[in-house]
Amino acid sequence: MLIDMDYFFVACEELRRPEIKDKPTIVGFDPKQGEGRGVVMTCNYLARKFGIRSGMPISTAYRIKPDAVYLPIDYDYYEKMSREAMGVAKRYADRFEQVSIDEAYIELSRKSIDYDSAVEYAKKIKESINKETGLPCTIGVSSNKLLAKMACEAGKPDGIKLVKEEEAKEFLKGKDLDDLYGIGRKTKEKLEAMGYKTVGDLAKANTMELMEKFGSYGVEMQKSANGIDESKVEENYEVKSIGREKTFERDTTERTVALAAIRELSNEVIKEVQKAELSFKVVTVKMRYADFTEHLKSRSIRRSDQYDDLASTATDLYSKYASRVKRIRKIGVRVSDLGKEKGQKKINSFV
DNA sequence: TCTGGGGTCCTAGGACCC
DNA sequence: TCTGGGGTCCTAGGACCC
Repeated sequence: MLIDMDYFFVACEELRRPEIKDKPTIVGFDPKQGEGRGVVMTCNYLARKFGIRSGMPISTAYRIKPDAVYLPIDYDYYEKMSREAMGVAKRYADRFEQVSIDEAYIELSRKSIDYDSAVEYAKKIKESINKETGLPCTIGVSSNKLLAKMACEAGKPDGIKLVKEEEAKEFLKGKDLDDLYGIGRKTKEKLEAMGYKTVGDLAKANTMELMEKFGSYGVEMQKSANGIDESKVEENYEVKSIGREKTFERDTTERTVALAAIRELSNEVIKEVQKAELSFKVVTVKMRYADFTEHLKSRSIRRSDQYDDLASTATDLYSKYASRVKRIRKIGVRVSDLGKEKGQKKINSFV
């Protein structure tokens, strides 16, 4: 099953501000009278009636509906609600994998012996989550993760949707290519250029041709289009990288502004690293310029968990590689190659 | 429409080692 | 003097997801 919380951030806000329940509401970045540079994180279904969507520029949303309720993002609160909801789901699961703040896969291969009993479980889980947290969710039920995910999309909002393995091809056939998990804008464009329009077309496509164009990914894609997915519900997830990034209110060429941002971002990253009792080896600085081109610069260093190592490496990467003339829109700092070991404390000193 | 911030996975070339 | 095959690590970038 895939459990997906419905319009999660706004649903959380409705719990503590019941007065917004009957108003179009958007959680996202500050619209600043239409000048804001962020996007919509989530909106409720009343806002969706006006065409507002997650990921849409907040300025566009503001133009469509300036009198909607605009709320700032309160991650700490959503994380707390997420823990409560996921805690309920976990109680029912043989295996449990959280994939984002508002989504989790659960496997019930031992508890549930057939589709009927799986749907009964889904009802219980949905009711328990709603009773214990007050939050709505949708559950997709099927024979693998991919189909559970696709079923869940079809079941939204506030639903339970079963897709049996034998129904998969029929269920997927008419869907748009980018409805398929793993296919985004670019791949859709390439597939369309090859003459494929729907998931059903992809399912029947010439495998060799897909191989030539996309490599092994092409074969995976076609398996997905046929409802085949062998991936497991992974219980023990470890973070691979930790980063922070920030978009300036105005694009800048000022070195001092950029370096101040790098120190601030480094500080936030280090706090996360130390909280998780991790260390890092690789530092990456990301720059997005005003024309939206992006450049990454990374460097491996001696394993560390210290602010000075991060800030000095990030500063150096910026100083060496950032353009002096192009205006910078966004800067990011990320650490990866994470480990549990602490940084070395100069053990090889010659006495 | 004018575009955030958090991530993951994959590919590919070059340096280097044996 | 001109050269193979196996491997690891490092770096850069692209595509995708929520």
